Amino acid sequence: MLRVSRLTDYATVVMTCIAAHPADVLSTAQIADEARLELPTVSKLLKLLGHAGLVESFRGVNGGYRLARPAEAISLADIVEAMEGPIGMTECSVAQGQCDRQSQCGVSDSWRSVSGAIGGVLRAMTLAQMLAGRPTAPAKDATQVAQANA
Amino acid sequence: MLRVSRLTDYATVVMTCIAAHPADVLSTAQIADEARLELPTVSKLLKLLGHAGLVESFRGVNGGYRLARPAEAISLADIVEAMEGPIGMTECSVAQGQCDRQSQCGVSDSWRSVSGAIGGVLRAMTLAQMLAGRPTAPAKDATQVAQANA
DNA sequence: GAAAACAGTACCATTTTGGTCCGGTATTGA
DNA sequence: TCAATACCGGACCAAAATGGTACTGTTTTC
Repeated sequence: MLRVSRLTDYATVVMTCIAAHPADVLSTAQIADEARLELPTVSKLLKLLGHAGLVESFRGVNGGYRLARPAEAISLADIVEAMEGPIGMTECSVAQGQCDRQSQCGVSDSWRSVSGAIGGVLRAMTLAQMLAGRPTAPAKDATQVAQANA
Repeated sequence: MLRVSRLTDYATVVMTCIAAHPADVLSTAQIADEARLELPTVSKLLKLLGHAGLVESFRGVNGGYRLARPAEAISLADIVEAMEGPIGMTECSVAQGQCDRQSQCGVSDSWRSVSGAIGGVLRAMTLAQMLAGRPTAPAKDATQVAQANA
């Protein structure tokens, strides 16, 4: 199955938990409890999300995490890229020159195009929409357009 | 990186090779040679593609493989699903009831929506378009729509 | 009936993934 | 000042997935 890693899935859960308390700084323990995930796992996730600049961290007593910017300004693509690196469906969609068949390969352009379209789908879904928890219009529109063109 | 497996990538190369000779039945050896892939690997790919009904196989001397239907009627989604199973970005996008947090999980609907949109992107790209080897309009349109809505 | 070519299955090495733990450092507040 | 809280940065390990290969069987042609 074409899918994101389980940690990426967890990361979206964690991010929505944090987004649900916009005013507070939540400790790893609080987040783990709310997301119903193991504490060390959540700790690892938050570390990566922090490096990507999606959450702010505060050390010391009463420390914890908070969104680095409003939930409307964080997309699913941001979260996926924080966890898995650049979005690209094949090796050669991301790193050029890896594949010695590049010159005569007819499919790399197609894959690059598809990767771009999928990136667009992920950018269209914001954390705020995920928090609202209902199927969102933008992604549905993209589906319909793609299907209409198929 | 969010990506398909290398075998799926190879499968698209193999399929375009076969599609490039619509009138012929090609042996595994011929296809491996043209795709510049190892023969046992190509053999494995063709077996899976055959099970999915994307290629027809012929046994015996002068046997080999041929597209089961025109290249216009085979989508990238068909190939990806043949190699990796149903398209879904998370476990719970495909198999219900796996996750005991389903009831209070706010993100599963969003992931399902995104998975649907990505399926649409993959369905919009046909083997004929990949064979033509140029960036295709439909996928680009989907990107633009998604970005416009973001 | 011999050779060509696909079919099915099993196997193994490598990499990735998921998950855990530990020592270090910054902050707070008594 | 100092102890408690909590994040930081690694390292580490077991389990699963992936990629690749080999072998034996069956079908078809000549």
